[in-house]
Amino acid sequence: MQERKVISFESIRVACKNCTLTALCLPMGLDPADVERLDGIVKRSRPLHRGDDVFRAGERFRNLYVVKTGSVKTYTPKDEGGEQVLGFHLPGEVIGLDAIELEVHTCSARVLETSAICEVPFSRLEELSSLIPSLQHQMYRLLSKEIHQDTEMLLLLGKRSSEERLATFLLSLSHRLKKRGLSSSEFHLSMSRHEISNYLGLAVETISRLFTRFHEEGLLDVRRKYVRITDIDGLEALISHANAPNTKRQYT
Amino acid sequence: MQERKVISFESIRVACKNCTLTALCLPMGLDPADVERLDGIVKRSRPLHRGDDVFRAGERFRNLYVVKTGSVKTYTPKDEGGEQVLGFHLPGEVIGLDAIELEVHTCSARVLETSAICEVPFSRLEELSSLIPSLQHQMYRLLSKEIHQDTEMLLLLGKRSSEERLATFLLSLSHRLKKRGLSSSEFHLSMSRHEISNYLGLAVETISRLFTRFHEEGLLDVRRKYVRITDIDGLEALISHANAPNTKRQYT
DNA sequence: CGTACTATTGAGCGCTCTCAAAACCAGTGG
DNA sequence: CCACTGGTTTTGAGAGCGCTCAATAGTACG
Repeated sequence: MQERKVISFESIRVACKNCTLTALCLPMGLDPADVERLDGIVKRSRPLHRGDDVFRAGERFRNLYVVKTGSVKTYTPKDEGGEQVLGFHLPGEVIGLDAIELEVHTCSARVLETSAICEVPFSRLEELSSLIPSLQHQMYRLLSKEIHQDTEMLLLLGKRSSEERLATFLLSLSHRLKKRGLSSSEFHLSMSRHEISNYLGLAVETISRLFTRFHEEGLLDVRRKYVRITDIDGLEALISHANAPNTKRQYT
Repeated sequence: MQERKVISFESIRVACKNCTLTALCLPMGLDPADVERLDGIVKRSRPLHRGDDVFRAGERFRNLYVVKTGSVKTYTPKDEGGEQVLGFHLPGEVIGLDAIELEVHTCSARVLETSAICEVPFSRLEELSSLIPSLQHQMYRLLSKEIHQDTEMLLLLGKRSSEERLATFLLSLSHRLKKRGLSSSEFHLSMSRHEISNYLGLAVETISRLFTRFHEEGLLDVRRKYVRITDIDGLEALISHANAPNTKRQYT
């Protein structure tokens, strides 16, 4: 195992001009001097506006991207003009990891609101990670985390009811916002109902009905894109109740 | 970008005692001498029998595993005794990648038939990949491929009908077997109907009915675990017909 | 203050699930 | 060789969740 100096979150923030990138996507294990080197290959972020594409499916893969501020959706455009939303990405999250293998982007990424996106040339990141074992380790962790998250999502789509899906989605947002020091109970949805429903494998109408129901049950206040979770335990209860292997509900 | 000598599949097979591992999971880009070094850290495979676990959820992560022969399912055991099947793994495929981040296995892996499984100590693989840029590159590709495959699966579970799911599953098996030089039209299912249904997010009865229907439609012969695809184009037609963004069927 | 878009609400339907039972298969022991 | 047993697979009947279709309401923008 490589030895690596574990330093605090804060010390990285101080050490790193481009702090959002390094602090958030590679939270620890990097020597401040190495952080500086990593920072050196990261291109200044350019501000993008709602509807702009970070990259498009089919483009040659050259960079990973890190969301600094704002939010991004990844999606695969379908032939007939529709699309499949693959994920929503908040500040600190990395996109483009699925394109390393084929060196071609297999999905598109579009910003949902004015956002700052960092560009990380992958070939330089690869060179650097060869020189800095702890950076290599962080890269493996990052990729592994993505795999782990995807399998969680598989479970959600394969086995969960519409209610559980939306609750999980909201709690995921809440949790990720909290990690970034933002309010976990009150936030603005940068994506439309349509995009949420597409992501969760449901119909728009189902999402709308669920929001209404959740409100009636006192779980949250929702007005258009504004959401305030009033009973987080109640929401968590919706997704934690044990399910039998093949059945949606336990009839004991 | 690292320079890497691209050598043929066959030359790796010759160079490498443990050829199944290196040839299949890292198909190209490795110098024969480096293949030898990689081979050096791979532990001899031990034969496992139906029902044996390769690793269990909760165990500390130390190794990646490569299926040499046989087949493996990965699954997350649920509290109530049920389980969620995450994937089926054929010879040449690597399992355990999702455990790198937390250094704990988050799923279990169980062999479905007598299988030979290689063990690759991850810390040594990490060290080696630091020394051999092309190995590092292959590792990134491997992890990226896994991410890409997972997102494909997300699409399957989120948007596809039962018919499309089973057709996709069978074609995936067919395709992967073909890549290994085995018959792509005729094979033995090492997993039960129950495991297939669990994996595809459907009920056992649905799978059974679909097998019957596919047979009636002349797409395949199926008897118990034996499957022979008689109309591969017909199967492919089932999954390729364009879907509108929100609808299951196009009503033009 | 229209126009276009997004979100909500209602009614009815269909796919897939659940429940139930029969058929099939492999292994065991009489 | 056959009955017995536990498991898996198949088949049938009915129900429900979430979808489709359709109409209304709310919002942003020129």
